[in-house]
Amino acid sequence: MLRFRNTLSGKVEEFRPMREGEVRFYYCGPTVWAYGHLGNFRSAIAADIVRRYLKFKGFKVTHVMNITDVEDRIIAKSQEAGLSIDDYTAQYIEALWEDFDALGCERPEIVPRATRHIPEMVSLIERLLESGHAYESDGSIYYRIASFPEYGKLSKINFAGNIAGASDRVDTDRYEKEDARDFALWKEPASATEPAWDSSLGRGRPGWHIECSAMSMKYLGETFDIHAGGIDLVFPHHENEIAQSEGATGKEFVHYWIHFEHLKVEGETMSKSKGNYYTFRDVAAMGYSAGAVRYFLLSVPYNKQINFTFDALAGAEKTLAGLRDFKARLGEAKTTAGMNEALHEATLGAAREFEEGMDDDLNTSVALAVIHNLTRIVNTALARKKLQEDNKLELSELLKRFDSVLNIFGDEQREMLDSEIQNLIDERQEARRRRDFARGDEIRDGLAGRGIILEDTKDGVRWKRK
RNA sequence: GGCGGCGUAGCCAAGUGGUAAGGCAGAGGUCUGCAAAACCUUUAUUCAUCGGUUCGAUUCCGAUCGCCGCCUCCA
Repeated sequence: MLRFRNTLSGKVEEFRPMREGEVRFYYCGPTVWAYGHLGNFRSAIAADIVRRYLKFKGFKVTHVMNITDVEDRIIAKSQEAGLSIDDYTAQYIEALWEDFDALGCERPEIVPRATRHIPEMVSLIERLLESGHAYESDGSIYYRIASFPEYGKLSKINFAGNIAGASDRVDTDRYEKEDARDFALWKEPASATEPAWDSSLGRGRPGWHIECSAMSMKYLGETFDIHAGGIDLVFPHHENEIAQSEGATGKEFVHYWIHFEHLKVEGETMSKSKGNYYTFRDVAAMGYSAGAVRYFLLSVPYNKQINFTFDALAGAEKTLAGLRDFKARLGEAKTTAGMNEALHEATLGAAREFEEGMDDDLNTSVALAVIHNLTRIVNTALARKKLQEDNKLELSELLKRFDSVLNIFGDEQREMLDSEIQNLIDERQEARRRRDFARGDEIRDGLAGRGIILEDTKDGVRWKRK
C-alpha cells in the first residue's frame, strides 16, 4: 500500500488515484535563470523517483514538468544580454536535458513552456475576472485573496501573526492592490521594450503563478492526482495555484501535494556568497560521476534535508562501484542447475522489504539498505559456490526491477575489450605462467594507468574500467 | 515577530514506546606470487543537554543550546 506525506493534510496518507491504474502527476521544474545547482537535481531526481515508483507499482503515469521561461528575472537577464526570451532560455533548456539524461532521469511525457501557453493563461484569468476572484488595477490584474476564504490551507500561514516581523519586507506601495497579499495574474509592461503579449486583457505578460494552474489543468484536467515541487514553492507559489485553480473551477485542484526538502552543503545553506555553491557540472568537472551524484541525491529520503559533503559524494562513488561490481560478478557467475532455497528466500524477502520501504513515503534509504544486505548475502553465496542457476536468473530479474526505480546500476552492456588490451592481458597471463611477475605487474600497472583495472580470479582475469 | 524541520558512531545517514538499518573510513583474519575484488570478525550500553510521563523513551511532553527552512518569483 503506497503512502505519501500530503502537505495539504500534513499527514501520511494512502495513495488512491482518481482513475484506476492511472496517475496524473505535475512537477514544478527548475526555473531557467537559477538552473543547474545541486539542489535543482535533488528535486528533479526526487520527482524521477516518484514517477518511476508509480510505474513500478503498475500505474500508467502522465507526468508533466513545466519550464518557467517568462518571469521577471528571465526578462531582465535576456534584455541585459540583448537576446529574445527564446534565445536566452534555449541554452539553459538544452543544458537541462543534457543533465537530465546524464543523471538518469526519465523525461516527462509533457514539458510545457509558459511562453507557449499565453492563451490558456489569458482565458483562465478571464474566468477569474468573471467570477470576482480577480480585479484590474492600474493596467494590471490581481487575484483577490479576500474572495477565497481557504487561502492558506496548504502552507498554513498565519497572516495575522506574520505582519509584525515581516512587514518591512512587504512592499505594499508598489502596486495598487486591494490587499498586500493579492498577487499579480497579468502585469502591464514596465517599458515599451519589455517583452509582452497582446490579449483581451490588454498588452502585458503573465504573473508567475498562473502558468502552472493553466498548464497543469490543460494537460491533466481540472482535478488531478499529484502535484510536486521544492518545499520553498509551498508559499506562495502553490498556495496561489490552489487559489487560482479552485477559484476558477470551484473544484478541488490536486489530491496529493508532495514537497521535496532542500539540500545543504556542509550543514549550511548553499549560496554563492558563502562560496559553497555547486552545480552538477562543477562536481562533474571535479571528476565525480553522474551515477555517484544520483546515488548520493537519492540516498536520503526526499522529505529530509540532505547534507552535501565531498566525503559523502566520494563515499557514494565507492558504494556505487561496489554495487556495479556485484552486478557484473553475478552476471558472470558459474552456477549449477537448480535453486538454492535459502537464497531464494532471501531474494523474496529483499523484494518485499524494498517495496515496503518505498511504499512508506518513498524511503529510498531503506530501499538501498535492502539492496546492500542482499548484495552481501549473495556475495557470500558466490564466495562459497552456493549460487545456482535459478537463483541467478531470479536475482538478475530483481536487480532489474529495483533499478527500474533507482536507476543506479548503470548500463547493461559492458564495453567490448579492445583487442590491444586483450593482447596485453594474454601476454601478462603468459608471463605469470613463466612466473615472470615483474613483467606481469608491468603490464597490469600499464593498464591501470589507462584506467583498466584487472582482477585475478580463479576463473580467469576480470577487468573493469575505472 | 509568526510558522515549520533537524541534532543518531571518525564522516554520511535510516528508524522506532521495548531496547540502535545501511554506506564510507578504520582494525584483525581468509583468499592471493603480490595486489585487487569478495568473504568472515570487529567499530554507538547509546541516539544534543536537562527535566517529566511510562513497567520501559533515542522514539511522547516541556525547557535549554545549536543548525536549517518558509513568511522576498531559490528546488
